Amino acid sequence: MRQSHLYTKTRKEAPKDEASKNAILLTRAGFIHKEMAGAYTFLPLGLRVLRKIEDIVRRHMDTVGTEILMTTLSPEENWKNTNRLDTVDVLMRTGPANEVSKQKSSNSYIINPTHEDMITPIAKEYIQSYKDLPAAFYQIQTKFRNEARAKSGLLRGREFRMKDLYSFHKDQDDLMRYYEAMKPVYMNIYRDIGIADDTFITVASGGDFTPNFSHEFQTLVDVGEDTIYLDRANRIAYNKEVVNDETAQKLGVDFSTMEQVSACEVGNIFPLDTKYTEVLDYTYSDHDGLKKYPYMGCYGIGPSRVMGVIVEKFADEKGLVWPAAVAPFSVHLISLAKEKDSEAGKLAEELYAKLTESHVEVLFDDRDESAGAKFADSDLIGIPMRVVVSEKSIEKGGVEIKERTSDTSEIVTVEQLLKTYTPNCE
RNA sequence: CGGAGUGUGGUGUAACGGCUAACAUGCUUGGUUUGGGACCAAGUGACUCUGGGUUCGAAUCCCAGCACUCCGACCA
Repeated sequence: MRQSHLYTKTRKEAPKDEASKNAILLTRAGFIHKEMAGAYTFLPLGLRVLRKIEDIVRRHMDTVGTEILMTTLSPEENWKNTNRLDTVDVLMRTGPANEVSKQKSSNSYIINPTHEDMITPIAKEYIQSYKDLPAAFYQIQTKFRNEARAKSGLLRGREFRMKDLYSFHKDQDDLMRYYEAMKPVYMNIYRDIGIADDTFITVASGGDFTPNFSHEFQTLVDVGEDTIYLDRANRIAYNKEVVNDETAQKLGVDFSTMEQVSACEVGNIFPLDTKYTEVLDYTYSDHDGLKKYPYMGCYGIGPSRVMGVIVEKFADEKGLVWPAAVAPFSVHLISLAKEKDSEAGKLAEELYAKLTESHVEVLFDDRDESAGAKFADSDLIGIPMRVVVSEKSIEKGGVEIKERTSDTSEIVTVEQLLKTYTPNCE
């Protein structure tokens, strides 16, 4: 993509209405645009990163479930049926008709914060036999929660992206087998994204969901909202909310030997058991002909929050630093040619064409800006590899390459560059 | 939801209760420049968040509301 077609601009100054590192840098670099507290538009660069993250999540979820897309709106009835209409205090709903809306209808609809209340009736309609179990559905979409205090940029929004998967099982054993199998699947996602080293499976309270423990995936980061007790050697952690004598005894662990660290929750899994299937009177016919309640689990990951966590973890004083797997582009090609039809100008165009043809994701800075401005923007945007084409680089024998995280650059020939990025060609 | 703070051109800031609301940046035009956010010149752009009040006079003081930020509570 040509940088002139991004339409966004970088800024030198931090926005005055943001304080968190992720929001400041993503705004300065033109990845996101704030609409209100906790709600951001994803601009071209930001959307590319979000998609990369969601594609990784999708690839792994496809191995354990089937993708669907549920509605953003739901009737209040679904929430009445699960007795959650008055108990979930983050529920958002559309208003009745008013001066702005000329419609006569006084209906209001729930704007879904999560989808247990939606998926369970769907499963009830289609999954009625033990032969259909287990079953697992997932989706990636925007969720809405009326957070009392949205904060920290992408880390806690009123509107945010979420992957939610729901599984149904014939009994608790099958649920727990699936539940346990989900842990390595999640860790593989964090590995592919590039944050696995600092991400720990964390024992947490199941909240109102379950009398059992649930598990969170917590990534170490200073601005994290959670405090976890970390057993680094065994790569397991305990959310502070469950750290007490009772838990210590129950799990046979000694919290006093663990380090306390700040972390951000990048995923969670809950064994729901029959909480929702019972209240919705959802049964299946078992082998023995008896009607039984399916056991449920739910499993979440917030791609937009993960994006914020990545920024918090890797950004440096010059700007964003993206792990290769989620970077908006692989290569930032910068032309310092004085004239478009100069030798350097032509070479830059040629490289852009060849790399793009070979499906290398290239952001081509074809703007008429000074070298300093282009370098500063490149550092701010944080693409893993910078390739500079100029009269000077040609004089030295080719193009200059520099990794975003490196302080030094080197000159490689055009052939070497193409060989690196298009190994299949020639 | 409790507490604290902040609202001024697109962006970031300044302005004692008193002159035509200033500076930087951005944007436009012309010229010069070209390896770490270049320079010169001329332009463009703000009912100072909203509504009340105090005052001869309010961006500035007071009240209310709204928005945003931070701390806490909350976080299926």
